[in-house]
Amino acid sequence: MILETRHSIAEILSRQPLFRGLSEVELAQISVGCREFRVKKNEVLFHKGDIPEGMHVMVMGQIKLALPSSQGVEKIVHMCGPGTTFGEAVVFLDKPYPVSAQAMSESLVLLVSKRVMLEAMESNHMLSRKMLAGLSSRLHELLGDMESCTLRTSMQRVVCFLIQSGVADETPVFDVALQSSKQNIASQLNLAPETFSRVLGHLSEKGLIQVKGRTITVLDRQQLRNFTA
Amino acid sequence: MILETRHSIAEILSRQPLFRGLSEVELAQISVGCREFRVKKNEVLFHKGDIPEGMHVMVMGQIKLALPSSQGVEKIVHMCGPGTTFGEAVVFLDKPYPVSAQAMSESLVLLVSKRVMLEAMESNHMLSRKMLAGLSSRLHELLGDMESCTLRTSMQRVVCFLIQSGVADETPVFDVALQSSKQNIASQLNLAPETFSRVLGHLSEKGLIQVKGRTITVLDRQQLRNFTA
DNA sequence: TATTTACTTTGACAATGATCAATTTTGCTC
DNA sequence: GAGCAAAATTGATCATTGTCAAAGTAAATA
Repeated sequence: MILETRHSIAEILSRQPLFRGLSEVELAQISVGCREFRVKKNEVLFHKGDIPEGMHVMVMGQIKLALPSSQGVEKIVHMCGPGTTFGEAVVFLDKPYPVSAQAMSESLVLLVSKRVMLEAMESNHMLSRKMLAGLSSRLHELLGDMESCTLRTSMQRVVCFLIQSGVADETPVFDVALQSSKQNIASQLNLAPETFSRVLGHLSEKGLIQVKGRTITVLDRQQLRNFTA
Repeated sequence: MILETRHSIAEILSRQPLFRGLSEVELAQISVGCREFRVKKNEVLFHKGDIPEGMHVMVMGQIKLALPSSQGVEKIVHMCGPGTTFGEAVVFLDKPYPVSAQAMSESLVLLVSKRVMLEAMESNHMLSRKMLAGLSSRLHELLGDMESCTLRTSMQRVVCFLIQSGVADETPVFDVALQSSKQNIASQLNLAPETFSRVLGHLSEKGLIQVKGRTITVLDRQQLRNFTA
């Protein structure tokens, strides 16, 4: 029974980008240090300040990482989706979680113990490389968010968000499907929900976008980009 | 002559925390991939958007990492001091620099090429571990800054800054020696210099601190911590 | 030491974006 | 599909913080 479970965990791991390419032995060793968490919508996986046991691998669902504040407000720093990891940094630091994690939908998460991760990286340099690349990406992403929060107006932040959310090519018209509620997006952009709504309204009035529920259609990419007033 | 230089570079490297404990052979190999930069005060080492060649090691001086904005304003994200590294992330990503680097004082910096760093890490797992720890620390630090910028008022930011800059123990009275100009500190706290000045003025009025040039004396740690209005 | 330049402080004012409150819309459960 | 709860919108108001301008202070350079 337990073997069965471990086996399936190893199989799940093998399908995660981070662990792809590992040998069966390595996967088996890592799976021994795994715990499976099935969390329901709105359930909290850990709070800011909790003592971390390891790194998390998202198998299914959606989890938000947020900074809580005294008055119940919170700032969402990252949304985690399937195939990604979070809490990598705590493996290498002896510090409490700097953020809280809460499920936005029913999710399946694996917790890989610090020790097992460290051992696996010691014997497999490719894994180290991937962890380094992952941390580096998060760092750059966070710097981008910092830039957004500190140097841009609410309008500029929304415009940037829409442009970046679109396909990479230069088609002038494209759809942006919001992957969560508008209040969540607003929090990520460090805006009050009301402000986000108003900015979208303003852009609609100008004929630059069209909002229909959680789908925003950008009508003119170039004009939108040049629009900051 | 060149050998002499390489030799001295290897020696310099051996004194940097990141490379401490490496063998002479390893140090020699890394030093081959190093370039030495002596930059004068205010000189720009690289701009945001430049193509990175490797990671930087600060041997001497002080360098600021900042996000430039269109109107000449900038947001300082980090101050680098001797014995630290910066630009680690670019070794693992094929992306331009997300920040600019400018010397605040005459500085000596080593640039270690990506390739050499990657090779060194492949053969020395301890180096990988240190890089992972370094990136993790930066990530946590940046999250802390994010928290500051998004969830705290100007007053709270300054108070936090003073508390964190002080010695770790609980002595009620302590000095904070600003390691750079007040406008720089203000930029790091995401405040206009004028606002920073006013907040310090307000705290002085209340008898919680005493400002004398670049030295701020905290007169009552506990009272300062509890002061948010 | 003189002189210029950069930094800091102070005041008056403006504006961006938050908050509060009320309404409408959407989505979910039974 | 009815009823309820959560989310989104809209309007009015307010507070915090940034901007501009001027004066004062410190520091760097000749």
